[in-house]
Amino acid sequence: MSSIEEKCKIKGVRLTDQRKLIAKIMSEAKDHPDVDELHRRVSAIDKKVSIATVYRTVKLFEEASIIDKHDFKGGKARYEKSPDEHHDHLIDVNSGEIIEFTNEEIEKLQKQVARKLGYKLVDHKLELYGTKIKD
Amino acid sequence: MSSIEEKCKIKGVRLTDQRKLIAKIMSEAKDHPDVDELHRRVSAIDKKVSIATVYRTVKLFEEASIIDKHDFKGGKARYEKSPDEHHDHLIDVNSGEIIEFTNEEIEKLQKQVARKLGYKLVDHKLELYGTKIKD
DNA sequence: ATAATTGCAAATGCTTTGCTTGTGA
DNA sequence: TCACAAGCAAAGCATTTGCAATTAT
Repeated sequence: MSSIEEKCKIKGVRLTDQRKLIAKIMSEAKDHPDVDELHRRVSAIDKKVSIATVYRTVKLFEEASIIDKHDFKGGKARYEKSPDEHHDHLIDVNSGEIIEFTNEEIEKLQKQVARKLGYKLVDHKLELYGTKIKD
Repeated sequence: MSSIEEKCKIKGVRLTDQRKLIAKIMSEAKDHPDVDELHRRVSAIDKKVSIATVYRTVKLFEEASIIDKHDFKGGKARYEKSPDEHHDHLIDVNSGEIIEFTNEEIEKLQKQVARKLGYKLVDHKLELYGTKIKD
């Protein structure tokens, strides 16, 4: 059983064949697929799953905090399974490749900035866009 | 003449009545209007300006680095005139209000993170989402 | 003069939804 | 059993675009 499927059980999300399949594929994904790509991977195993179901399922998983949605530049939403520890993203503007990173210092400073402005931080988005340095 | 209109002159952007009007409204805006809101403000002065022209113009201004586009949560793009000094945004998740802030420390750390990963930072996005702390 | 710009409406691309049929607990 | 989910096609929403008419330089 995939890790996402387990989370569904815990959260009382009803499991259908389609959802199990999407859960499995998202659990195993090492990248950040958009809905089209996800549907492509799903279809490779079960052609009958409609893209509407993929849309409904990623939304469901996202609302249950089982997967995370990202709106990187490019128009289409991309997803990844919710990580155990938070991380941010650096996007290679040439290749589209996404590198994950964490930086405690920045996290801390964000909270400080928010507090100083009179706010409690409930969410944040940090995306770095860069070009590879040739060595 | 509005500050955006001046930049257009400098960059050789052809100035039409519509563009002058949009330039003026964006120059004076103290918030981050979306295209609909911008069109509403433009229409209050000249009803004949179409929303297609507003779309074309914000795109043109953005590509000329005269205004900045933001994709905050909510689906529609929002714009502000390019500031002299860079800043980031904190969005009040309850009211939608946007507070601008700068933090040199965070900026520096971002560059460091990118470099450490083998990248040159060409752009970045930092958005904080928070709730007001009652005092 | 003439290449660029506008307005309009139609087209686009991603995402959501109504409805009927199918199905998990 | 039966409330919920899936499939399909149609609808929605923000944004873009083709084309004929208009305009800035």
